[in-house]
Amino acid sequence: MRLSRFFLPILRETPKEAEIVSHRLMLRAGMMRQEAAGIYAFLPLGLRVLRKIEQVVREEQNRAGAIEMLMPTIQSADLWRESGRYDAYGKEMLRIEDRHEREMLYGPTNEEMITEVFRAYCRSYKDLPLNLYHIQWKFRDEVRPRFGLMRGREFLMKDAYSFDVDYAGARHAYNRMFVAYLRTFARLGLKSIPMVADTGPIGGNLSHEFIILASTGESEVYCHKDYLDFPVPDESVNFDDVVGLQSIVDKWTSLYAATSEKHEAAEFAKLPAEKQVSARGIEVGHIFYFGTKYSEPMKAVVSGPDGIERAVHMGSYGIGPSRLVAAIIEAFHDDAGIKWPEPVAPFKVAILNLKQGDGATDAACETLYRDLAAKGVDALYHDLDERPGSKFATADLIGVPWQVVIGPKGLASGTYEVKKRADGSRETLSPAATLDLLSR
RNA sequence: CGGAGCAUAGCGCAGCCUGGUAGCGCACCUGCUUUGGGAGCAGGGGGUCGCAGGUUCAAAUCCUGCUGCUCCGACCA
Repeated sequence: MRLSRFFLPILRETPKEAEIVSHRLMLRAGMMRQEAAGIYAFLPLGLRVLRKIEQVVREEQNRAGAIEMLMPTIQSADLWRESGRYDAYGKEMLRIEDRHEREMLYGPTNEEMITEVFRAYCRSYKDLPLNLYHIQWKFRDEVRPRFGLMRGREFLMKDAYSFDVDYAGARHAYNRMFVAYLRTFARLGLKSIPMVADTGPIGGNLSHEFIILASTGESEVYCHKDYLDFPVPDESVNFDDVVGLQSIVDKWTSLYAATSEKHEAAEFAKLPAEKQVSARGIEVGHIFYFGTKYSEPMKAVVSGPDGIERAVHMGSYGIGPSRLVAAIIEAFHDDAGIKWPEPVAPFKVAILNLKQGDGATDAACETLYRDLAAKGVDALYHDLDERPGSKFATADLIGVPWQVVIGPKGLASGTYEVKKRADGSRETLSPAATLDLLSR
């Protein structure tokens, strides 16, 4: 992408409403724009990151055996009356009325709807196990939206729902998602720690929050230090291996880890002092097993081998891709701007032409840009007539992992300077070596 | 929902107390000079001062009401 043909409204100063670093940087880097309290438009740069995150989430859900579908944002109130949550959910739910004065709502979650879909088609234990998910916008009318995307009212959520014939099956479904989450966050460059969680208004009795540590985190969390170095299962993990998955989950739940709601100071105090981690955390995923809480009232039942109908055991599993955009920035930034982990970066490379209009530099940039494109490398070519300092600042701000600096000075010796945004290290490389390094 | 603020050009702000030509920096446009860490000079464009009432010869400024947004708290994926 040529910057001259892209839409990247960089702000040099920070809008005053932005308090936390991810919010500030997203506004400054031209990633999003606030349209109302807690409601944001994604601008092109922000959307690129959101899509990358979404794709990683999708791939890992699919790998774990979940099947993607797409449910609507608007739901009928009747569905929620069946589960009893229409009244229970309170003012967080945005209630709307259509032209026929039917009561509708903008979905804050989809347990009711997915249960309705399930019961319409599935009658036999032979239809199980089943895990359906979608990635869709949700709305929760928070009393006080804040921190930009971190705590918006409208947010993108991946929510998966599992259906099993009994607890054992549901437990395995839960473990699949547990492991899928470990892998998902690791691929996004994050160290996530599963913590025993409060089940909240959704209910149930088996639940973990996946937390990443960040000094700006919303809640206080406590865990054993060893979690930070636990190995994450690689892609060879067999999601059908019941015993194998259980052992991974057992390992990842063997040590102390809890959010403040579930924190037990006495237990925590038993850890050796040097193993006690007390930090701020950001919740980026949440998984629940809630049994027959919805299947019973909504009559989602299947016949077992014995011919007897039983309500299915369910679980739900959420990840907030839009929140992750902010969470990743909280984890990876410095004073100059964002430092995207490569898997979610909006572009892999930024080409900085230090002397736009100069025949030799223009030609070198064009060649590199074309060669990278030919290798399938997504590059942003800064081809505007700006001064070098301004181009450096922009590149640092938007956080592209690699910067290739091309100017008369280097070209005199036939070289480019390649800077790695993550650690600021620089190398002077030949064009061929540059291409080789960046197309790996 | 309790408490506290803010609202003046795209962004950051001054002006308000003490009513009288709407300003500054950045950004934007034109020209020239510049070009390895947010350039310099010169010229220029852009505003129903959040909205609605009221007071006054005169309101960004004083008064009343409303709306939007932010922060702290309670709540929360």
